[in-house]
Amino acid sequence: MQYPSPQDQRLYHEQVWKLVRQVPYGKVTTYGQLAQMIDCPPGIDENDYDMLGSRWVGTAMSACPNDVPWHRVINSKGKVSTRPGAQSQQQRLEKEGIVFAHDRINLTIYGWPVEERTGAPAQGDLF
DNA sequence: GTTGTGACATCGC
DNA sequence: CGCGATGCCACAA
Repeated sequence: MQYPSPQDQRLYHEQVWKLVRQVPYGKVTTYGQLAQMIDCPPGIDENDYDMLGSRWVGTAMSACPNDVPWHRVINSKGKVSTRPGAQSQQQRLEKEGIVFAHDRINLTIYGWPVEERTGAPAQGDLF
């Protein structure tokens, strides 16, 4: 993907939303995953993007349309975001069949995409 | 135009 | 395992 014009700033957000929309029912993804999946915008070092990309994703989610299943996006800790209404978010996820273990989601099972993920975060003694 | 927040991830202690 | 500090962009007032 390339970024032809400055409007990419908006496109970046749209890309995030697109990816979130692609998340299948009963699956969840993390901000870090999304940040890695999306190519870093022009004029930005991948190094920095790797660190801060997740933030932009969060910023993008702050303005996510209603048709975006934002509740399927969680943080690396396997927990719902610190955003207001997180409680409701967990409820929605459980409603979709996702099981919370100790207020945490087992990304090994519900993680998306299903690709191999080296060093699953926050798994530890979960399983 | 400037200032202040923010729905994150990672490392150190 | 929890808390604090760091990195940076986008957006609203």
